[in-house]
Amino acid sequence: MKEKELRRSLAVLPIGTVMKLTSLTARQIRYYEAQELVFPERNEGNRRMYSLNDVDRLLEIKDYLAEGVNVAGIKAIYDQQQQAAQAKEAAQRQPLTDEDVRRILQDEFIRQGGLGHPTPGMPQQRPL
Amino acid sequence: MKEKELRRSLAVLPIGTVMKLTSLTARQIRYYEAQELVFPERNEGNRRMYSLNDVDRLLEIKDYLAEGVNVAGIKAIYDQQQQAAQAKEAAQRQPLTDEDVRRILQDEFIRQGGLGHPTPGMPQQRPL
DNA sequence: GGATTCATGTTAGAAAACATGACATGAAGG
DNA sequence: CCTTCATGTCATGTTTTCTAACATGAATCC
Repeated sequence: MKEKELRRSLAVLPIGTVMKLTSLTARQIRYYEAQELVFPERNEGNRRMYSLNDVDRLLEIKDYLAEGVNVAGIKAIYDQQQQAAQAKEAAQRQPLTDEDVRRILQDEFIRQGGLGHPTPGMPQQRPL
Repeated sequence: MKEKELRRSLAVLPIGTVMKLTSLTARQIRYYEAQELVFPERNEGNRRMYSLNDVDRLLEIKDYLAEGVNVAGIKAIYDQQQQAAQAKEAAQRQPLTDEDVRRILQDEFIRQGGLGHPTPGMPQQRPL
C-alpha cells in the first residue's frame, strides 16, 4: 500500500496538465493555492508541480464550489481533516496520559464556550 | 481494469519530469524516440507528453542498453511484441479460416527459409 | 591504422509554458 | 451603493522545450 501512496503523492505534473485534467483555469488553480487549499511543490525553476493527490483535491474543491461551499468553508473542512489525522497519528504513537486527556478536554471547553477570540489557525467549530 | 489501463496510458508528463523519473537525459529520450522505441504524444504547442507506460518503457530500454542490447535489438524485441499482440487480437476477433492458416504458414516458411531479403519492418527470427 | 557507426554530449536560437503582479468585473449581500 | 469573492485579462520576465547542427569516445570493419 505504501507504494501506491508514494506514487500518488509524487509531484510530477505541471500546471498545464492539471488544467486539462481538472478543467480549471491556471488562475483558479493558483488562487486556490493562495487560499491554502492546495500545496503544490516547486521545481528548481520555480514551476509548480502537482501530484495526483493534488489533482484529486482540486476536483474536490471544484465540487465543493459547485455545491455552493465557499473557499473559506473548504479550507475549514481541510483544516479539520488535517487536525483529525494529526491527532490520530499522535494517538497511535503513544497512548495518551491522563494529563493529556485533561488538557485536551480543557481546550475543547475553552473553544466551545466561545470565551475569547477564535484561536487563529484553528478550525471553527460549528454548533450543531 | 480498464480504468487503470487508461490512467497509465494518459500522456500527462513533460520531458523534464520524465528525465527525473528515469535518470535519462533529454538527448537520450529524444534519441530513443527517433529510433522508434517510444512514441510520446505532442500537445498543442508541440511539446512531448509522456504517459506512465512510456516511463516504464524508457526504464526498460535503459535496462536493455545496460545489458548490452543495442537500439536495433530493442526495436526488434518491441516490434515482435507488438506483432504478437496484434495477431492475438485478430485471432480473438474471429477464428482463422483454413485459408488464413495456410497463408500464415507459408509466410513463416518463406521467412525461415532465408530465401530473399528479410522483409522490411518484420522482426528477425533468430535461429535456435 | 583509418574510416564508419552508435549512442550521447553540447550549443544556439526560437517558441511555448509558466511565474508574478496589477487591474477589471459580475454576482451576491449588507 | 459599496464590498467581498472568485475569476478574467494583460504585461513582462524567466524557465522549459523544441529542432538542428556539430563534436566525441568506443567499438567495428576494411
